[in-house]
Amino acid sequence: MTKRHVSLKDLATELGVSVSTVSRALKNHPDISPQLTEKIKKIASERNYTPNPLAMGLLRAQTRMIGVIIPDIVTHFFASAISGIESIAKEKGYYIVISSSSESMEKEKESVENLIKSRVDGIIVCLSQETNEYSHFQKLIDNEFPVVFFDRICEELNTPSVIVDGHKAVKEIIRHFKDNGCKRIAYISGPSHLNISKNRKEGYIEGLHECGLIFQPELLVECNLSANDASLATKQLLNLENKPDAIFGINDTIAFAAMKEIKKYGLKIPDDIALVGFTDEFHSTVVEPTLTSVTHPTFLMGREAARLFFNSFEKGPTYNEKVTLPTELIIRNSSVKRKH
Amino acid sequence: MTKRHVSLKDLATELGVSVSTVSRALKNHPDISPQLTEKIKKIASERNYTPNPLAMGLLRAQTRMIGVIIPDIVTHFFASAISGIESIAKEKGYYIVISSSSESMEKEKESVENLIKSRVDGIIVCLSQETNEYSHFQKLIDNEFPVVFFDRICEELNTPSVIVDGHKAVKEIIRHFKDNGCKRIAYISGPSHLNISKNRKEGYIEGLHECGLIFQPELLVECNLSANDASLATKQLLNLENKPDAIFGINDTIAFAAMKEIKKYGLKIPDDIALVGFTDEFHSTVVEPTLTSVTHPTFLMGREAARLFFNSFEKGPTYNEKVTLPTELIIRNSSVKRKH
DNA sequence: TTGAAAGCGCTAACAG
DNA sequence: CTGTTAGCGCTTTCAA
Repeated sequence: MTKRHVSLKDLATELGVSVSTVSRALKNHPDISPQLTEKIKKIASERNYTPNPLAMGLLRAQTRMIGVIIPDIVTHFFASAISGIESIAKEKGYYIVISSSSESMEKEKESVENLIKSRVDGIIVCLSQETNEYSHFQKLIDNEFPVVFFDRICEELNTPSVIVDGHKAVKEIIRHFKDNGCKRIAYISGPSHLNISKNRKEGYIEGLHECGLIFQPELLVECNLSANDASLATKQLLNLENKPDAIFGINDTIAFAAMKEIKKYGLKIPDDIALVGFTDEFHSTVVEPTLTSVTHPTFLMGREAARLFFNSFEKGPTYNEKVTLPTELIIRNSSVKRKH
Repeated sequence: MTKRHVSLKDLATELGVSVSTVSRALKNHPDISPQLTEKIKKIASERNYTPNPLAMGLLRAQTRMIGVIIPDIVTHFFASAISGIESIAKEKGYYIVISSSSESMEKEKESVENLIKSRVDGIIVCLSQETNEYSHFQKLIDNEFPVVFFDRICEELNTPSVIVDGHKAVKEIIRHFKDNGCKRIAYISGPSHLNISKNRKEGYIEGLHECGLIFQPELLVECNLSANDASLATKQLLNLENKPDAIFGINDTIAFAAMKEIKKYGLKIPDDIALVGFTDEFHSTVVEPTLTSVTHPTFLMGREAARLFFNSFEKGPTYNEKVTLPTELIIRNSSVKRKH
């Protein structure tokens, strides 16, 4: 491309005025005569002038770009959150730059570094499942660099965050299982250092308690959030002498994997084993039986995260709002037993 | 954040040398004495110096950012393609900026404009399903601005592109249906102006012909690629006096929707109606029956698109490689009739 | 009412 | 071997 963009200088020489005059005219500076302003604006639009963001960025020391670090982009939940972030970034005239951590803490650290190198104005992050050490974020926060967490957050860090009320959601699930006659309710959790695992586990235990059920350690298994590992975890549960009659997966991916495994064992869902997931992806309604799940307001979560981000710009480094979004249990066929 | 990044100037004053000396030392210019170079590098790394990409961008008139325009980000196929693009962009030290068209031509045009405004070095795009007019890309190509298409491409435009061999893939599907005793094979297509619709339709008609079946216009229905519209299209087929005994959906989303609808009608898959999709999303193996589908090398497609993009940098505006990727039919339960 | 000049961070001639 | 200067595109004092 020969001469890609026209600059103020181009316009200035064409009009025989100075660059500063053009600059001023374009932003309606009162000092410039209305006629000149008019004339300048006219040819600016004719020549498709658009300000060079690089130059502006240099000047203002900001890029109007937000770094977004997520475990991966192909999982519906993350994609949807990104979509939410993008929607409000767009309104504000910001761009987002996405960087996947691939669920690896090492790559997450790299992402942070690269994003900083590219001078993003701040970052919005959902932690990798491996992340159990937060110095790479602590450093930024200490430097008053805007950091917002969503979903998988670090609770100790003094920075805005958005989460979902997993505690309450799981209690609802347990109640629902109980209402359907389940007595041995298993929970396939994620890595125990993750806040989502912790919250949901608390909800699990408290829920059992409230339903007069006792917590059986062998019914709480952990997996690394991959479908494969979830299958293993499910097998472990199904090989129990005293099998569970209900399984709750920490997300829908886990629940889908569990579903496959249960079918492989020749057990019936929901009659032999009731099943509930979390996140409510589109496919919950396609699988057989349709999957009962907790709706996770994914898009909204992204929007909230972005909102907090822009707030932290305005309100400064002391700003530290924590948002908790509600969930809703959507009951489908996988958890409603016909006889009990 | 007080003083976010150190500059060459900072280092220069600290060391009592000039900026250019620092600049040169950092890139191992032979003119600078080894000792000085060593010393400069040492404190540069101590101070965490990283070059300011804005300044570099201004100078070189390039941002090292690639604009990526996709219909949406939550569909697995697009997310996966982005992932592929990102993987090779990263290798080259480029960032990608994603912009969704939401399947709207209007928004696609906006995306192009915004991306150009933000001075990306080129764009990689998968057309919105509405796009039937290409002036917004033509303009860029005329200006020798790098544009690469993937999957949903404009065949007339003289620019690199990556597609999948839909023609061949569909012929394989028809053959497979035939082998399973199907005689009335329906095809739920997308908007007819899309290249993917056209290719697959050709494959459909040719495939029927090769199998000694005749093309029945009522068995070819179009939908707008949404699950909703696909349900409608399916209904239309199921309401036919002479129902189809096989349905092929242009992608898995369509196939899933068709599956729901067929079940609702109380028909059995595959025995009453065999079903095949396209793209092979993860959930193909979770639905019941498991969905026969064509694997679409989504990640690879993104990588190829990115590769072509960088090629077009090196080889200049005449470069116009067209890549066609192979597919593979993965046979599962939705298409294998037990009796025929 | 308009222009000149400096500076954001960096590189690349051009001088010494 | 190292420093000076100009310039990428823009805004913003300071002068006129």
